[in-house]
Amino acid sequence: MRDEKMTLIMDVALKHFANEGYFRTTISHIARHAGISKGLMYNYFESKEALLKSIVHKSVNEIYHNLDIDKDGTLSTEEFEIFIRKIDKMLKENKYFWRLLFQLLAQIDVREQFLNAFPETDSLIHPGHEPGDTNYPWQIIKMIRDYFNRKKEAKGNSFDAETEIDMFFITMAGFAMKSIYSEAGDNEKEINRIVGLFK
Amino acid sequence: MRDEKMTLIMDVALKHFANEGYFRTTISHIARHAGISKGLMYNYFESKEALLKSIVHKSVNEIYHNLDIDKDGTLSTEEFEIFIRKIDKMLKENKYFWRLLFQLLAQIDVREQFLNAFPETDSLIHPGHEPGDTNYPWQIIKMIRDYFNRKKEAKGNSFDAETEIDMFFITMAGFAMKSIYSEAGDNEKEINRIVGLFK
Amino acid sequence: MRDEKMTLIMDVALKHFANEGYFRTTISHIARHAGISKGLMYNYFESKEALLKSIVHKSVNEIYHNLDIDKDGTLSTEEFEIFIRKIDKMLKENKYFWRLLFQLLAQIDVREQFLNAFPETDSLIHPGHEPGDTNYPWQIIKMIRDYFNRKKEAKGNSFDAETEIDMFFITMAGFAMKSIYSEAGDNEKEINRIVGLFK
Amino acid sequence: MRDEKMTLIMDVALKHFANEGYFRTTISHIARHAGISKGLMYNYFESKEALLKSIVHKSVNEIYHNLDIDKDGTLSTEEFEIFIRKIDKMLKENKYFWRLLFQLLAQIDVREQFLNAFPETDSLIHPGHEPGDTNYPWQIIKMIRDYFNRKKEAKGNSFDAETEIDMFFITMAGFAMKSIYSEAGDNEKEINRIVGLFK
DNA sequence: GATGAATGAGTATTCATTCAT
DNA sequence: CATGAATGAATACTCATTCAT
Repeated sequence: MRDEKMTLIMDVALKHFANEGYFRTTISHIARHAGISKGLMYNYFESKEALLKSIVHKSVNEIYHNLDIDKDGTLSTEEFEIFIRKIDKMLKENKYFWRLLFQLLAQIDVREQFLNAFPETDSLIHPGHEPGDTNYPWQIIKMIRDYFNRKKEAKGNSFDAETEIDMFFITMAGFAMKSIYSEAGDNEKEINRIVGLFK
Repeated sequence: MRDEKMTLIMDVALKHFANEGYFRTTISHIARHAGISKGLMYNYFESKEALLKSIVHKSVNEIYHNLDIDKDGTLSTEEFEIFIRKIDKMLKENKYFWRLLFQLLAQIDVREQFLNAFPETDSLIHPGHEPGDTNYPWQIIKMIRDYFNRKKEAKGNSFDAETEIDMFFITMAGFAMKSIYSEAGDNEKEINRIVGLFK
Repeated sequence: MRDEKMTLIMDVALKHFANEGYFRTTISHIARHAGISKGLMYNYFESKEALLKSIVHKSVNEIYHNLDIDKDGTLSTEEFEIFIRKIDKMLKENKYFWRLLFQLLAQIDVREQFLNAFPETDSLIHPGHEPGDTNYPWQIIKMIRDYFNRKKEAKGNSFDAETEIDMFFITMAGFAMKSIYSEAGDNEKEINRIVGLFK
Repeated sequence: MRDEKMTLIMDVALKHFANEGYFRTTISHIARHAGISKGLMYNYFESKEALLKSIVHKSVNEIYHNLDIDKDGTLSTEEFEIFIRKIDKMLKENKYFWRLLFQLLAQIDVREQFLNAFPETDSLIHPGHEPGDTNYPWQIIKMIRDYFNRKKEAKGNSFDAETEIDMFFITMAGFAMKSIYSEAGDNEKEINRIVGLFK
């Protein structure tokens, strides 16, 4: 029941952080909308910032599990399309979190804090990595880079892997923005185009 | 000299709004960095919010002039590439403003305010439109849509203009994000790719 | 067993009140260190203030019994030295209580409350006084005054009893401060000097 | 005029800190009694704790100047009596500060902070020491110790300097307590006794 | 008896804004 | 124009106390 309350608070907070902004969302506001007292908030979370961090970590964890990357950390051509579709699904399901994240990363000092919280390590995609690993954002990035580099080996030097990687991230970033700030609707056609461009 | 002071204040404020966030930037901070007193700020701008709005309007105006769209508001195939390159240049030159804008638009109620400040009208791209017009963001959007719709006329029904338009905005949004949050560097290769994809 | 729990709570509370201060010591803190729940505290003590008062009364009672003043309430010359040594012992044994008391008396309104809780009465040192009497602090003071006044009768008018009483209390106050805020060690030499000065 | 306001605030705060206790004195209370707004307090002092520290430092400085120790840092027999009387005067004049100090030192962790703020150094009583020196409390202590040690040289080994020093500090501590917590009145007789005992 | 979730009044602190000089 | 002292409403956070279980 403690967990349920925490989840409730985090859900309410996330929604308001995402839509009205972290600074404009007051603790009173969250408490009122969660139907609890201000004081109780502090039984569960040490501070407003701690609440934010809990939300971020929980969401990153959820996303990690939902993405459910092959444990070998390699993306085959067939898996690539599945991967894109998983991202599409994830963006819809965690819309509020992504809004929050984009908002936070827009502040360059917060951006650094975030990078510190999820540090890149030498042992990227080590076999047997665990959900507790905090470097999974980087694991995913490496997996994608590897995908395009393998493609280069197949296609020869005319294929500019680095530019292709850049373009992929650019496209996915733009797709994410569209997805999280628009009211639902399916993105089937855009997904197909993206798959067509980068598969 | 009044204008110079105003410009100074706006420049300092924009930089801090963009990097530390609008809410975390205090008036004191801006005044100190601009080398003036807090009180004087209020001789030039009615409030913090008025300062923000001035910055946004000024920047939108500047961008409008720099984009320097053909007065007929039509984009030919040759002009399209030039247009993309202008956007690239504009993103670099107004990096701080774009950071601020992305940050603001992340808050859905602010997003609405922004849309109200730059209302879409029936008379889009009316001949003889003036810089004072507040609907120029929409003029640009319309110009792009027109470009792709004309392309459809040329290419036939196999060309899905709507999806193409979506993909173009998605790509440009992602490109913008990359550009404004990365340290300089040229984006020549990505520009070429984008031109290749959408020209 | 109720009494044991109460004693435990009071002991823990006294230690923290004395060292960290009454206001900085929270009920949660006490409960945690006493190994009980916050709620249970309120089964034993009505409020934080009630807990404080219980501690003070209990300690004053203990001290009263330990001082074990002759029931006739008179201090002979031989008893005087014993009395001083008893005080020394008592200061060491109730170090925390004395720290607390000094702290409380430093606040002048609390000082008044304290005086009200232990009211001076006309019938000081009435024969047959009971431990329940709340005026024993005054009984002790009277006993000391009497000691010096009897000394005056023996020594003649050249002996300024009032100043001597003042000096005695001054010296004992200073001695108490040294004793309760220093880490153990014996005060034998100082005791001898005090006895030498006032016996 | 800035200094006057700061002094006003510090005076009001000191009085309340001393009489009602630091924790029970609220910023609102201080502001109200100083006739200013809460916010203004924070123009002058960063925090409640900073205000406290300012008061302590200012008072220690004042006391240092008022004690006006011989620059050679040595106490002759004649100077000793003057020194005692200066202390008496200082206790009366800075009554509130001494109440506050006794109160603070009653909390053992605060006690440590205080000692750190006025660190003992090797170069005690270095010739030409300045008011800015933060080790003057120790300078005074050393001066007193030296006084008694010189007395021992004169009086021979039967004179127990260490116990004498202890007794002096004990007596002065007790005298201070009496002085600062009683309503005025002169302490002439006690002073004479103290001078008689230790000169 | 015992727990700890829940409350809410209270406190320090911040900051946009005003205004006398 | 220019200053910065002054205000006060708003906000995060604390903690003694209550009460359903």
